[in-house]
Amino acid sequence: MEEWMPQSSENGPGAVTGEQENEIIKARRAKLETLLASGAEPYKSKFGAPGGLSPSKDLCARFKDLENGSSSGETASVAGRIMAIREHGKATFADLKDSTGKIQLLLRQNVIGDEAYSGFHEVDIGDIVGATGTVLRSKRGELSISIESYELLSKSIRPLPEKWHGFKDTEQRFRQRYLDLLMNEEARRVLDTRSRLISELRRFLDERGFVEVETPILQPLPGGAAAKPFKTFHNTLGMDLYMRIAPELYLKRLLVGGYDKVYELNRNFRNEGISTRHNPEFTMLEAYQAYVDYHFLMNFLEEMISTVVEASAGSLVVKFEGNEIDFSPPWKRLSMVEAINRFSEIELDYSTDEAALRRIAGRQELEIPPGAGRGWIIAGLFEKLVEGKLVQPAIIHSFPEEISPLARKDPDLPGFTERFEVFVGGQEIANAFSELTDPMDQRRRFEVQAGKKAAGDDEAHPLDEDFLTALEYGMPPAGGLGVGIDRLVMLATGKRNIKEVIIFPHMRPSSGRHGPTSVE
RNA sequence: GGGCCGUUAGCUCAGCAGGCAGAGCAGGGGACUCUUAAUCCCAAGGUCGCAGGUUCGAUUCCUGCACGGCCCA
Repeated sequence: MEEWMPQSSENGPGAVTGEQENEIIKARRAKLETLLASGAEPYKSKFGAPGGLSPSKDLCARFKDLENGSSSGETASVAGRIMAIREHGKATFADLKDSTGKIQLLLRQNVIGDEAYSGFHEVDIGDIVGATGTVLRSKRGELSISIESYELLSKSIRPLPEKWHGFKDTEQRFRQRYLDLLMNEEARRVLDTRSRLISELRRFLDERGFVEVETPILQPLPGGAAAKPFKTFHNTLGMDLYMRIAPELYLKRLLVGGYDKVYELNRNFRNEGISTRHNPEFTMLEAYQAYVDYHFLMNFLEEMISTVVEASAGSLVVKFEGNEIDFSPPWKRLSMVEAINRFSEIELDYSTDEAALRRIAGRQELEIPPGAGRGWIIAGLFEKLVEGKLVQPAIIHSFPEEISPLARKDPDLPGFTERFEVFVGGQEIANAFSELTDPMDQRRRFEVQAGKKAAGDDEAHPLDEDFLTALEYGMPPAGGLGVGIDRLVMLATGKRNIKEVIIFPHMRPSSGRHGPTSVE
């Protein structure tokens, strides 16, 4: 274990001794010393509840008809964190929070005896305690356990944030997510929604015969998307490796290998800035099905996304940035060129030539990188003029070939592909296309990308010879899709900052007084 | 990347036209056997994000930096 600890652990969160301690921590350490001196173990290995543990939520449900001021006569054991203590001389109330909710503990001197009663004085807010007693309802109507015995299971030596105003500092909530989860029900709600959404996705796919697979995160060539990778190094092999930016090319190799329906819930890594919409690692779903094309995937995605949103958010209609978004299918479907014509002042058709496009782009103050052609400009105009206006779910299809090096060409629309994306709340949340299975065409596309790379585009797709070899053995026709899970969870929970939906979002090392994550 | 805002006690926040830093909660001592933001009494708690500058004197004014939030690209 030790070898995994960072070098700076001496000054990290664990090293309370090394820090300038405030008064509260000193007082708690003193209590800890008192406990140790009396032979008590302040960090127990388990809680052996005689009849097993009762989750607080279950107790509340079971005894919901118990009358005020009356005892059930039944014994129960609970375990959790003490969140509040109210002393009343020879009686003390405490709130205990477990993973399902809260329940009140009632300690009375005449019930548990003088020694145990005064011993509870050593218990602080934040301590983890196990307790056994009789279930009753207090005169004021609070379901409580009249404690006959209790055990300190884990001593807390840091003060919890304040009970009433709570823990609000956004930065601190992300840096110390465990406190956020403890103090803010909303944090728990968001992350529970995320869990439910992901398990519903799995269920949806599993029910339809998809096989979940795991493909390499460390890749010799970072392909499947246009993005800058993280680079690392394998010591024994003596070679550079990249953290994957997408699993796409590996999943397609599995189609060559005879799988018909595969998916991966994959963490991707992109070496880009951090913002309210970007975390360097983020979660996607990629799924591939043989013998279907992008028309099939449009219906499939409508059904899948509306199903998991409804199951996790509890409704097909969600509130997001002041809008009500309705995920009920069918969704609006437009080609990218149609969308530009519909949502902006400009008029294009599928064959507008590059010179005309450049003039339009110039009027829209769209900066065109060197080497960009018609397709890039059309997509650039779409992003700038249309994307943000697509609040209700919309399918935008027929993407330019130039920006779609892995998608099958649309035989009826030269220069365009059988690719679409789903936009909701002004953001892209899914991308899908009929896969390019022709190895000769794929090689030409890679070569075009290599040209862009040589011209200085460091997000151009690398030429993957091993992938081409796989295609040369023959890949079945297939449709593939990718869904941005973090963004979908943002929509399902109404959060506008991606950090809210990622349990431990990436943060710069803190400076100054902000918390135990500071570095030297 | 640009603009605006924030950073003061463990937490939530006041304050300072430049002169020894304030509250509530949490924590410590005491009273109280049905409270739930319990109540009451007493005492304590600070690198005012960091570094410079102006000044007799800066937490306050100025500049830079760090971290975060919101908006824009």
